[in-house]
Amino acid sequence: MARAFRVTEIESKWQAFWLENGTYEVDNDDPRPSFYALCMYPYPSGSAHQGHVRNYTFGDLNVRYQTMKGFAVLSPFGFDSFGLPAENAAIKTGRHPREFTDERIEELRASVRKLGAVYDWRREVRSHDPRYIRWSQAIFLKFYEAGLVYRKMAPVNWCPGCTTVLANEQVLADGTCDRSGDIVEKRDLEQWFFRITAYADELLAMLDDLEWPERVKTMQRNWIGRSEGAELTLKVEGHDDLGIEVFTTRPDTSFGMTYAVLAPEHPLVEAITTAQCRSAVDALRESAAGASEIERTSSDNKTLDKRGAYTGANVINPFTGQAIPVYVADYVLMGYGTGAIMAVPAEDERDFAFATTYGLPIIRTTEPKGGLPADFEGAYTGSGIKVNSGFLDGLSVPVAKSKAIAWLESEGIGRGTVNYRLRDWLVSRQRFWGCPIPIVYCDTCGALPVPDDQLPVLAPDDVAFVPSGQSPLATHQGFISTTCPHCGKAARRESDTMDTFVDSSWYFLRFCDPFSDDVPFSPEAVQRWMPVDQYIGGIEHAILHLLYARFFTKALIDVGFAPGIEREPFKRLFTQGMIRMDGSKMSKSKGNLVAPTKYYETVGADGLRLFHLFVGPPADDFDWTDQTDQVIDGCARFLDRLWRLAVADVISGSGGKDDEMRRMTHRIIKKVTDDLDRWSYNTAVAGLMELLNATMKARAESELGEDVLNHAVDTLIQLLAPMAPHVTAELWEMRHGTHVHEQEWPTYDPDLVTEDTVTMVVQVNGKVKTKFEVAADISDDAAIALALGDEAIMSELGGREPSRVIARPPKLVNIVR
RNA sequence: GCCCGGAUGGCGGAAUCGGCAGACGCGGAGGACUCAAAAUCCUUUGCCUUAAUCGGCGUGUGGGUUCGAGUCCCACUCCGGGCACCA
Repeated sequence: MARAFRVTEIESKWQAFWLENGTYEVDNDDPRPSFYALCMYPYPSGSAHQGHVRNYTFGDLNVRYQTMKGFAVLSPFGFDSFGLPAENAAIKTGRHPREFTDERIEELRASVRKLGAVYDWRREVRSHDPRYIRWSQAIFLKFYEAGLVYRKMAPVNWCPGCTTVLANEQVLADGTCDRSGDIVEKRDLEQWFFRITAYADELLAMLDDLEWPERVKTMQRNWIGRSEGAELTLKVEGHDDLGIEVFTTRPDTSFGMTYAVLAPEHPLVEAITTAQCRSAVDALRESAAGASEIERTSSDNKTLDKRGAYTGANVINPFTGQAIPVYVADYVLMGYGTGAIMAVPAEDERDFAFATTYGLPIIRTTEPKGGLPADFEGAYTGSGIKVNSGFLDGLSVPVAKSKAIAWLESEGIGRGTVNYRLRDWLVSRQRFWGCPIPIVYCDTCGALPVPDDQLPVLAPDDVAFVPSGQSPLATHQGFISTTCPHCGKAARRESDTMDTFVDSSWYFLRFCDPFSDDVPFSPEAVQRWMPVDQYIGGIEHAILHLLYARFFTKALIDVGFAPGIEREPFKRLFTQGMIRMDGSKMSKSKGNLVAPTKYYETVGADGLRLFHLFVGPPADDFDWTDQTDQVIDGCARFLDRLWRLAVADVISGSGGKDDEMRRMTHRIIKKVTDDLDRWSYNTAVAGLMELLNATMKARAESELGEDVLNHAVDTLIQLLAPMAPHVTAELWEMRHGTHVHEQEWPTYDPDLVTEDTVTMVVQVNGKVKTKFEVAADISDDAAIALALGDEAIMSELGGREPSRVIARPPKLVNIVR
């Protein structure tokens, strides 16, 4: 389409201007009140795609809007530059991941600039920068010192075909390798963990006060998975020294415990299994170990028999004194609770299914009001009154719970406890392109931290990326060989690197002070800017990134790196919708990208940005269709119309519509301001379109005086400035010789935002019969009198008295016949 | 299975506190300008009925509360997402 102005020329002019003048650079001692606006740390995947465009359009709107409202806005940008794609590319092409990554960073940086998004580029942070690595490692060691980091054996995904460790996302749903198709195995390795579970309670409790989407908070709550219950010990018959610790959320059902189950990996299985049962138990343990996690927790579990085996041992149910059998079954997981359960088939669906298959007894201990229906099948998990439960009989479920716990505690058998689904965070990655874990292993002194003055530990450059399936670090003697910092003897370095989620867990703090080299960030700087006032990103980070970053912030405060800042890093979170095409997410791997580049020449960054703002609620997913280009053209058309109006000669008309236009202008200032504050960008744009349409029409009719016309046009330009920054900067400069983004955000006169006359609807039995133009402050009585005096209404009533009249002036009068 | 979110014209969507459903845009129809086209501008556009009005219907389905329901309550259908043997 032919445009009213030279899009590319104007856009590159202003992009250069903002960059060269440092318009959006902000110093830590800026006297204005602060506002920290942040988009999620992007992986540099090359040129920005539509998802980036959407994200940075929202982010940039916030930056420019809050600046116009008088805040010192911290708007930094950086790159989450470690990660698998660069390493895979290296293996494919033989090039060093750094080269590959640096190129992608250049591309992404160039394309966010082309979008007109503005940042304080002096603060740029890159995960693979030695200055950043140094502090990621220092933080790791500080956490180690504080007991928040530890090492233990844990299984990894091992692909025998590639002879390498796989990330979870490289394992397909059917448990095979996404590259070779081999069945992925579990292998145990010594690996490093962050003790995030130490913060489970706080991570859960502090969610309540965050201004985050409920959906995200719910996902985090479920992920943390707090459950209250009891732990108790079941004595093993014939083994006076052995007890099985079990966890239950339903201690009230204990009288219905008819067997117990150990996870296949449970350490006591060995000790209690009898000779006769050994082969069956071993077979089960083997099949459970061979089965991938995916298989074991497969969605088809309803059709799978509960696989288990009797150990030959029995335990005593402490409530009844009865001996009950102990099974091994793969529906019990070693990783949760104690890895062992008391089974109550009457009140737990899984136990019921297992008991039915293995012919175990079922004793009901809970009856709902009115009893269970005679034909009731299965487990009853609802509320009710205890039966068959000795001293708990007649109590409600919650009361019985606390009484059962009290009894366990008084008998010294157990106690009330809390369990979490959340596990500690495994951070070891058997990869090259990540932050090296700064640990040295000495045969005599053990695992030791790398001394602070030797940080950062950097991966060597002279590595060969061959598809051997091993991280080049693990076999690089120059890297691996070192000396023990304690005894000075030969030692070897840890060759694993950290999960890249570590890098993205503290970058927002480094942004506050990326200049310091003696601390990760100065306390004053993070006190100045934290917490992030507006965080913007994709819903795909709802759980992991956001949880890890919350954990890091709390832990960094507690170890003394970030004293005195708020314990929650992200005050407000906005999660934008996905862009989809033909029902699936628009992505490179799907091959359905519509590159933003092609729009820069035609509608420009402004047109594309306006489209992303206008097309629907920012939080909703958007379907890219055949019609989408026409909608984008429509947005460009709006900018053209504004351009023509703003550069045209001012026609000083009659002024007949001055009052109406002035009110509308003020009303739209209020509407756009309110809409921007509540993230309703689509309606804000619609409001601007309304104002433009009305102004053009009144102008064409020569009904506007010069002042009112100019005020309307200037207001349009100002309100649009955060959304379409280039065209508005150009127009404002032409009209005033100054910079629109340095203007104060327009204010409205409260007296002018309400109309002085309003259309009042008169209904009879809820149906609109007539309308009046009335004064906005009309009284109840006057409104009723007006309605009842109307001829059409009188004939509707046919002379009878209405049975009821509801007056809601000035909008409505409803007459009930 | 459990937990969230959603369903409004041909399409994207609006209706912020229970008060004229369909703002704004796309698409469609008609017209102006033009030798013609593009661009631009104007008019029109929920459905049925009608020459037009009048009238009737209408926010996934079925009930309910209310003078009044897209909005609140109950039950359900479908779609999307998260979690998924977590004891």
